[in-house]
Amino acid sequence: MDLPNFKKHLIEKMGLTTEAFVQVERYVKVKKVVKGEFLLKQGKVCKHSFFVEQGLLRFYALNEEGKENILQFATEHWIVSDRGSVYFKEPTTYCIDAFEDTVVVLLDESFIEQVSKISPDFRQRNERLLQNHIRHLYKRISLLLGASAKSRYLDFIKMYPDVMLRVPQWMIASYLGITPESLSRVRKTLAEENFKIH
Amino acid sequence: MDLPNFKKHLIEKMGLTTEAFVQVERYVKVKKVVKGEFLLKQGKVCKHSFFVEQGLLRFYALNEEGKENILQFATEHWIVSDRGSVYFKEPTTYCIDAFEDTVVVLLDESFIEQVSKISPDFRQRNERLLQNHIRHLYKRISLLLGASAKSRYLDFIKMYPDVMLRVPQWMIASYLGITPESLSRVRKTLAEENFKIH
DNA sequence: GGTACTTCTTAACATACATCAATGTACAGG
DNA sequence: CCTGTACATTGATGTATGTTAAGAAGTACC
Repeated sequence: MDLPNFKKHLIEKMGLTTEAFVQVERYVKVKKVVKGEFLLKQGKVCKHSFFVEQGLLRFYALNEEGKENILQFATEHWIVSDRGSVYFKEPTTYCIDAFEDTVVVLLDESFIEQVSKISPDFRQRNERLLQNHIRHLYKRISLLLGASAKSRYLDFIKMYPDVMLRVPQWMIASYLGITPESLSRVRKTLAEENFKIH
Repeated sequence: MDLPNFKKHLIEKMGLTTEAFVQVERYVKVKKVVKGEFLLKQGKVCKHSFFVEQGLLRFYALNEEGKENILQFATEHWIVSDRGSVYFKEPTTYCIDAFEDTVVVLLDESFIEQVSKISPDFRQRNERLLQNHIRHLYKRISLLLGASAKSRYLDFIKMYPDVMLRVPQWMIASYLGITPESLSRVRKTLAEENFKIH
């Protein structure tokens, strides 16, 4: 099983040498999931972080009425997980499933530990990734607190143009916290505005 | 300057020995801010994380119309920062100011590094804190995506009863992403419901 | 090629929440 | 004591978004 994206991530982004990567590659497990298959269901304890080698996952919560709220899409190079569940061994309240046939690399709880032994500054780089992740989450919260559906949508397509092309509109609506019908209206007004400008 | 809360945090939560704490205490700087004073303004690069020894800070974004959206309150034992700005040396888009006269411990970028040298498993514990923080942020996002103002308010007073008693209602409204008027009405309906039950 | 299924759009109507404006209440400073 | 200021409440009205329902367009399968 070839893992070009995982390799690229560890070498270019996390500073591993090629030799270090070979060691890591021997250590990790790979899993294939087909479209619709679950990697995590609410109530289970999350055992891994999932690095997306190829494909597209979604990470979502179910509210009281069973409606899905998409917290995160994950395409190639993304890592997704309920880290709290992994670290604290608590049942998760989230679900992760595949929206495309997907290949994931399974990173267990001791992954960071293990790689740090091989590549000393891995831990620090990982910490940076976490900080960056937190920053993104704050940005998302501030948009949810203070921006209209329209500007949240514009932000989304700017941030995740690839995702926009790969998932249906109703999933984007779920990510934005609105209904598919509302998103359809938002898109209509945007189209009309552009028409007027040109 | 005595720092009982900082001491408690590092020893009980982060596993430092008393001797290790003494070393750390020598290393950090302490700052006092009066009510209304800023620790961070948008456009500046954030240089520190702020541990709240005593007092109450708020961390907020300003949207296009200049409306404040409170991302986080920080009371005793909390750490608040635009970590992204610290790590990537980018100007922040957030503000932090004091809502009470506050004593903060300034933690600079190398703080984790330094303490890790003194106390070996500090890094790992810190990572756990970050994971936990991320989990809280996801929970907040899922509430903003899928829960009504009323249930977000109920969640807030359950999670942060201390904050509720120390800040005005309009700030809680800002944290919840609604107007003060709406929060007032939410409270009214809650009061009426309780009246009916008993 | 027809049938079923999913997605997107549109329209009519409903509702949660925002906005604007007025009033009430507490409290601080002169 | 009066007065100003900050905060909370309330009411009337507006608006963004939700709900329900129908139809259109695309695609998958028999």
